[in-house]
Amino acid sequence: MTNQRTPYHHGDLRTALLAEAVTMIADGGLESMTMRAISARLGVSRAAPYRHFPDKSALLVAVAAAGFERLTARLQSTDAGAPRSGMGRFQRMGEEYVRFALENPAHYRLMYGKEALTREEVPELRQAGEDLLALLVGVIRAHQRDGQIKRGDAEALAFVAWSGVHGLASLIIEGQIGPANDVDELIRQTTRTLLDGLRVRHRTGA
Amino acid sequence: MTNQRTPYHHGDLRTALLAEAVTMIADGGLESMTMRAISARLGVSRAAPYRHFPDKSALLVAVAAAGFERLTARLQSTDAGAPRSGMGRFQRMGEEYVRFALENPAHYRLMYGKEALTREEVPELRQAGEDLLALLVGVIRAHQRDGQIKRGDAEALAFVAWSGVHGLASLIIEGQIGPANDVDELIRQTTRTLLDGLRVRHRTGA
DNA sequence: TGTACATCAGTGAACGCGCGTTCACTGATGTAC
DNA sequence: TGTACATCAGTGAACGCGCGTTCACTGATGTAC
Repeated sequence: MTNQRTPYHHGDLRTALLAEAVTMIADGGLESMTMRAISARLGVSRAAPYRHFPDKSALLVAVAAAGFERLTARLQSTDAGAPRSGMGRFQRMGEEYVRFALENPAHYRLMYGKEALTREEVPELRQAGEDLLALLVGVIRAHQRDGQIKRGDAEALAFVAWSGVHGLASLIIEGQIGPANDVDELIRQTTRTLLDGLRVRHRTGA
Repeated sequence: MTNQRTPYHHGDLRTALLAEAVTMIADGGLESMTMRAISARLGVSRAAPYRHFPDKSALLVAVAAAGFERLTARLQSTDAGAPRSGMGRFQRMGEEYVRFALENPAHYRLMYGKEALTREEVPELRQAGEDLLALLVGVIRAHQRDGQIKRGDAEALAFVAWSGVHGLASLIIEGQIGPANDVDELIRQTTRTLLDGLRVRHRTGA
């Protein structure tokens, strides 16, 4: 927000790098985000980014983690605005999840694609993913309490739900679901099917 | 199978390229599959592959399409071996789908990742995807007939099922589901939840 | 309040690398007669 | 069956490119006294 001319010191290059990376990935895909290009776009020398991130991978990891945080925050606020009871919570969150992915396809792809990221353990990224999972688990638990979802390991049930929305999002993003289909209806149908499936009580035996 | 020394002409370089590409991608990931490396591994000059594929992308597209064909064939034979009636068909196929992905993670990733592939319409690849979808639709229809799945647009229901198994497969492949979880149980739970959800009949209204 | 100095965020030029792809060519193959 | 020749699958050397990253450096900032 400091609108100075930034004569030598940029001011907040780290933040600018994160924001610009998101923009570039959204506009031109992951492969368009090169260290040379992002430096040029920010009017800074090629070496400057290395003051803030040890290498390109570290920058991408930070971008991916920020994506998870944005998504989690969005789901949280969606959920906060919904009525506490009733069947809406689960579907609302599921639908919002898919919408986020569809609005930010390249960013979403980066979040889940290990390809471009370091293989090493990256605590920042792992934490961001766990926070998202925790949010899903929380909603599952709430629905278990109000009787809409069957009892059982809430984390496992959360994985099932997550699989459904993530799968739909990525099939659409990757173009497997043709434009002839009514995407909104597909989203509704998927979240509803998941909830219905999670409702059914089975005898415990095989 | 012709075990000649292949003095000048390779014999079947096209087939060898496809097979070697699959091996390399499985062993070292997509980025390890370079035109230089695959030529070297096949003991052929760098220019030789260009007799069979116009560029690298075309080779990758062919590999991806072959992946869809393998997957479809596997699901088909799984289904052929299953009892015609009973609840097993849907789950068997779903579980087999996820297992294929887990056994061939890098290949699976390539099949769904548009990143490395040409943006243009690639009929070969589109067809392979459609064949897979058609197979899923067929099973959905069969289950609609035997009353296990509710009536309605079978293709839309197939997308829902596909989303579930694809989502689970990619969450596991990309490491979002920690190794602490019982993957086999998660697979069973996911396919069962999907079937349960697809069984429930709703009143047609909103 | 002024000054010395450590610290830190920048510069700009260059390094080296691995990549996909092309070029003029040559050896092998198969077919027409 | 033998030969001429078109066709096609290879060779090997090189081109050019864009990339991530490093280096010795310089300008700006903030703090101790």
